[in-house]
Amino acid sequence: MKLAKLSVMRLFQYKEFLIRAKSIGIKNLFSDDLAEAMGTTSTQVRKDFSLFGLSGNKRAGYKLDDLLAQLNELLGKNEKQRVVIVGAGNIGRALMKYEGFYKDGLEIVALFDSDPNVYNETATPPVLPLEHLYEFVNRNKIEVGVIAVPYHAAQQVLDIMILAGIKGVMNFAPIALRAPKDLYINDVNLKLELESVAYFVNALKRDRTKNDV
Amino acid sequence: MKLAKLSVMRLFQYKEFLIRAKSIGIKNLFSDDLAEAMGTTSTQVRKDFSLFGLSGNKRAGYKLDDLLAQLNELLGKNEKQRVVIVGAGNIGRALMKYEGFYKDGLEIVALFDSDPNVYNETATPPVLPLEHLYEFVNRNKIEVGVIAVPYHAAQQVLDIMILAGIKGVMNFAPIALRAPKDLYINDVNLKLELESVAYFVNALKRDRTKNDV
DNA sequence: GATTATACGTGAAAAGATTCACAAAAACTA
DNA sequence: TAGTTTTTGTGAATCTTTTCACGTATAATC
Ligand SMILES: NC(=O)c1ccc[n+]([C@@H]2O[C@H](COP(=O)([O-])OP(=O)(O)OC[C@H]3O[C@@H](n4cnc5c(N)ncnc54)[C@H](O)[C@@H]3O)[C@@H](O)[C@H]2O)c1
Ligand SMILES: NC(=O)c1ccc[n+]([C@@H]2O[C@H](COP(=O)([O-])OP(=O)(O)OC[C@H]3O[C@@H](n4cnc5c(N)ncnc54)[C@H](O)[C@@H]3O)[C@@H](O)[C@H]2O)c1
Repeated sequence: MKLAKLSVMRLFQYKEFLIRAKSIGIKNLFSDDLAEAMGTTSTQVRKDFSLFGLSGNKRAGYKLDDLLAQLNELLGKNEKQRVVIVGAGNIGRALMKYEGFYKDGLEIVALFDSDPNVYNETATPPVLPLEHLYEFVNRNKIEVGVIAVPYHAAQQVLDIMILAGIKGVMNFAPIALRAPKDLYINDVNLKLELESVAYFVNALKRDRTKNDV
Repeated sequence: MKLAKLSVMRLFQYKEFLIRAKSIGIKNLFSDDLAEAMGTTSTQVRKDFSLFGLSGNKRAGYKLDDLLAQLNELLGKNEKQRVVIVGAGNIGRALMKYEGFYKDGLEIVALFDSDPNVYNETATPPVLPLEHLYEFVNRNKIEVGVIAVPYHAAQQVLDIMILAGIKGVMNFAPIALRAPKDLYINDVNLKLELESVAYFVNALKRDRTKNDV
């Protein structure tokens, strides 16, 4: 199966928009409406749907409930996905406290850290010693993990995760992790994202100045 | 000038790696070394360099100091880039507390929020009332902003930012913002990133099961 | 100094993603 | 019911990014 990463990402966004639209009573919509809301084009929307076999009704567009049902089917979000976070620092805690995950099937079940000062075994989710990571993941058959530790600790954390049975990782540490290729790694480098904004602001400014001359 | 977003992002990463390499005493390296460290290929590295006119020495690779100097020139990181964050919640505070920005020229100069409970005008950086956003940005000629407010507040915050002179935004709110096209927007949707990990884990599992049969 | 081995630099090819262009289905109109 | 309008669905074309393939410069070796 082709992965079509970008299309999948957009499908999740369409779904999110549909849920909002549904909550304000909308029953039917067109690819144009989706495109408008998402900042893309109606062609893109239909192409994404086409790639995954999602269909609507010519001339009448899409019935919101049908489309949402098809998306839920495809994105498999009727089951909960349990997630562990390693690193209960700034990022780890920000994710932990975020309310928006649960309703979309993502449940942070535990955090792990190497610093005893942050342990909190009775909280929900609990913050546990790193030493428990392997056993916890293995016993609870967790498949998705988040790495939110400093870069020099990231590879060792990943190695434990892999041994324990993790199959996909969101990695915040700014380092290229080594892993077998059946592990899915999604690197999220926030400094890079911010730096690139700064870069393009300057690049565009240079451009503009040049054109003015 | 062509933007080549992905290449630019990688250039920042090369630079980060070079800084680390320098700190452990490395003086020369090959495109292979960079590729290895970054999880890419040497061809990709050289192509990126080629696109931006960075060059090394045939047979002898790159002199670290030279390459770093060329990168610094190109990425313009000899000047500080001042940044404001709107929304002093989970994400806003996580960014604020991150130590890694400063040394790469990113300085969080202030946060803004609409909730009086989080104001702290004497901290560094200060957390100020949203009402001060326009004046602060305008007076200090800030060009880069971060949106870390709930999605329903994001557009209104952006509108103020634009009026005040912001030219580039990193946006954490899960919504497509409307903006003139000379504004550079970098959407970072953390839920989406995590959801997609969960999706690909399941998709790959389905694949594997299918192939086993 | 001539030869050889190695790693760069870059056009050309391939792969991947987006946009175009239009046939066809469905709904509306009269 | 026939004709018209609107919007979908999708191959083909285009644009972007990555990978290939190889000529070339240069350090090392003899
Ligand atoms: N906070 C940000 O805005 C930001 C921005 C860019 C990148 N990052 C990256 O994200 C990652 C996390 O950043 P942060 O700001 O949350 O860091 P942090 O220092 O606040 O938290 C890191 C946590 O990891 C724990 N830890 C350290 N070694 C560990 C180990 N071996 N096993 C388990 N836990 C361990 C620490 O005790 C700490 O609680 C870092 O790699 C950082 O470079 C963060
Ligand atoms: N925390 C996460 O892990 C996470 C994950 C995915 C997406 N996000 C998104 O990132 C954004 C921020 O998330 P968060 O968890 O930090 O939220 P949060 O609720 O912790 O913080 C939001 C802050 O924005 C402030 N605020 C609200 N309206 C405002 C306004 N009009 N002007 C200025 N400030 C205002 C609130 O007072 C609060 O301090 C949200 O859009 C959220 O959907 C966060």
